[in-house]
Formats: sequence, structure tokens, C-alpha cells
Amino acid sequence: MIRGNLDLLVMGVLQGGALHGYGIIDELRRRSDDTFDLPEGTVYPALHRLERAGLLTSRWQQQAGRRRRVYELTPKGRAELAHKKDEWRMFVAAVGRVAGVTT
Amino acid sequence: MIRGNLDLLVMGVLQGGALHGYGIIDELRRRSDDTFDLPEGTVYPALHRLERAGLLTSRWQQQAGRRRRVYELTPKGRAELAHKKDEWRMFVAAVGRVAGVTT
DNA sequence: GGCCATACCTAGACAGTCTAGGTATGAAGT
DNA sequence: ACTTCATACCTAGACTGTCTAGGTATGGCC
Repeated sequence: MIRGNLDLLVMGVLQGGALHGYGIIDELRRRSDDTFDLPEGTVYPALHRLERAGLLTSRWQQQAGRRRRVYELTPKGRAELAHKKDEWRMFVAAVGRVAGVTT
Repeated sequence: MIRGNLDLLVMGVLQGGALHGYGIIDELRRRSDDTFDLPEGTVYPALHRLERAGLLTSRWQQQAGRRRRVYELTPKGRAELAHKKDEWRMFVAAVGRVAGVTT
């Protein structure tokens, strides 16, 4: 469970450059050491939502006979990512104070 | 938005001893410096859910004419809290690695 | 040909949070 | 006496995000 932080995670992966949906899922799994092993039914709809919101753009790409939809951050998406990072830091700090968890 | 972490927060507050629902809401607001200003409609059903799950017990208390339902962690609740803290630490670390956020 | 990994998709179920109501008491001000 | 505010509890239904469970199609390997 990624508890409403999927936007941050996906956009975080896309900081490093454009990537297709399936690759984003792989990268989430890899960077998190299998903590985030997300089903396609979670990630694809989220990508569509982020694109509709103007935070990502996508283009179709042909890769060895396979079609891929490659996603990229828009300037608006970069700004939103920075905002979400700030929110996340404050959230973590607040949880720490409330529940006495050090991270 | 507290994104699926309400159990951790509520049980975190109750670490320090028994407290009634309204007081828990106050304490969440106070400790978090207003980051977690949660409506009663969020917290009360969560308390009922945690009690049904055997993580909390409650008793009615009369305080200056006012009735209060005072909640307390059960042993099972303490164990679950420790578990949820561990999960939270791992989650925060994983988000940090994936999205490159330092906390 | 069969199977697996890659690569995309969506409908509907489910869970947790929030909105928006409701009740009732006590204290303080007019 | 009346109003208003803070305290203190409650629930039904809306909403949102995640997950389950299906579907399609290609390429590589045995």
C-alpha cells in the first residue's frame, strides 16, 4: 500500500528522464527494494490521471515491434513534484512528532 | 489528508496513556502544529474500527456532567503499534530512495 | 506450439477519509 | 432567560485512491 503517495513516487521516478509505464513499475520496485511492487491496475490509471491534470505528457514509441507509451514531466509537473516533496517532508516530520517515530 | 496512517497516529497518541476521542483530536492537532486537524467524522469511526479489531478498549467516564468515552491501548494494540512504526520507517526510507527526498 | 516476459488497457470492488448532518451538556455573555 | 460557543459524542452517504481481475497483443525461448 502506497497510501496516496503514488503521484510523488511516479513523478520522482520521472525526474531522471522520460520512461514508459511498465518501466516505471520496474523502477519503483527496483529503487524501493521490492517495497513498492505495484500492480499495473494501480499505476496505469494514475499515469492517465496525472496526464489529464497536465503534470505529465506522453508519446507512443516503437521499441523492437512493441509499442510503449513514454511519459515525461511537464514544467507544471516539476513544480508540483517540488511541492509534493515539501508536503511529504512536513508530513513525515508531523508523524514523527505525533507518534514518536524517528526516521 | 492523513493517507492511511490514522491508526499509527491515534495509537501513537495513546502511547502516553488513556484519552477520550475529542481529546485525541486535540492532541493530534497540538502535537502536529495543526498539520493534522482532523474532523470528528474521520476519527470516531477509526476509533470504533480499532476497538472492534481488539487494538483499543474503551470505557465511559463522567467528567463534570459530560460523558466521555476514554480509549486505551490493549497489549495487542501495543504490539500492532510497534509493527506499524517499523512499517512506517521502512515506508519513509523507500519513498526517500524512490523519489530522492531527504527527511 | 506452448509458455513466459513485456506492454498496454479498463470495470468494478473495496477501504479509508471527509462532508454534513444530528444530539446533548456546561459556561459565559447580554 | 436566552443565545452562543466549546465540549463531546454519533452516523449515513459521498468521494477518492488502490487493488483485483479480467482482457489484448508481441517477441523470445524451449
